Amino acid sequence: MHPSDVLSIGQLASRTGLAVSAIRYYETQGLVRPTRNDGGQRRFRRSDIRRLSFVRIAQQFGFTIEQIAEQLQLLPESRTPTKGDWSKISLVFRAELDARIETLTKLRDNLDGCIGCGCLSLKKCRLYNPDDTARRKGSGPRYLMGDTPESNSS
Amino acid sequence: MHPSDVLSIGQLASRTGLAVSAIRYYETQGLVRPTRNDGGQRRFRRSDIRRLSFVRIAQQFGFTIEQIAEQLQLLPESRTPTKGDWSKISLVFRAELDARIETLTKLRDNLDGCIGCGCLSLKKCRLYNPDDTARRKGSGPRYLMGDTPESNSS
DNA sequence: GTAATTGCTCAAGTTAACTTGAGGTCAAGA
DNA sequence: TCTTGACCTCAAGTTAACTTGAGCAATTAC
Repeated sequence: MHPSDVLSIGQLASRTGLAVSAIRYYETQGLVRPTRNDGGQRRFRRSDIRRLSFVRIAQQFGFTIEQIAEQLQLLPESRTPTKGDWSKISLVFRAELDARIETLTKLRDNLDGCIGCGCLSLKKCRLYNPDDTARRKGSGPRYLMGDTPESNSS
Repeated sequence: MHPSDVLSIGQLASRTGLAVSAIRYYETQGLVRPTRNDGGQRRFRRSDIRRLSFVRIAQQFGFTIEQIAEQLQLLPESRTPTKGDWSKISLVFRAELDARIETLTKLRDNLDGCIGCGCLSLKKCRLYNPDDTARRKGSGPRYLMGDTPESNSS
């Protein structure tokens, strides 16, 4: 076989389940930094499979490419990441995740108090924009549950 | 004051915290169906405040406009929704939510087994695309954790 | 009654995360 | 060697969920 310590973009694609075009895009975003061979074609390291798998998982959780890129900064560029490197980064990741799940759960429980219970007393609702679920920045409104204390509708 | 059983788009905007342009957009998506006055301006019902508040909350949870629209179909168009109407719809909503939280939690725990534990044995990982977190349809790859059984890297 | 505010429509712009296409190059096998 | 198939670049298209702007009409406030 070929020097199996490097992968072509097509091989990496089939190993990760990503589209070739997606991997090229990720390169522009700094998620991977392949080298080039003499013909100018990309050559990836085996450890890039893991890198991109991490990207896939993080996306499942609603992280943006930018956030994922930040996390990946924690991995060493020069050498192949070790167990310890991955453990460190996944701790950060896991903490974020826990926070996210907790927020989601809290929101759900609050919702029960607002609409779920049937009382519909929106005035009691204190669900103010937690702003940490997967929302775009720069868009979307500021508060939740429009009823303000002064208004007494039904 | 004015006939306070109807609201202009601006009033609705300040009551919900949404931008006027967002409300107009929601109308095009069928989330609200205001009437028009003689001058052609939109007139909303008070109950639309609640409708849009629901939209806001559902978005926080990562539901798409389309999914939210489906939920809102369950509300009666002709009359003002009652407690019972809202309770019914929020039950559906809540079930979806619970499922979502559960998936998220499972994913997290699985992740611990894959990367979090430090063993990095991706071959053992069975995190296959659950596809029910907030992903776009029509994009994104098919599987997770590229390592297939036949490959024995690291 | 008139100015300032609010509203209206419609087209085009925005962001994220990619995909698609055009036009051309590289590599591997028969 | 020659022919596929895999790659390359760069520009433009795509989707969701809105926003912005232009140009104009209706309301409201004084």
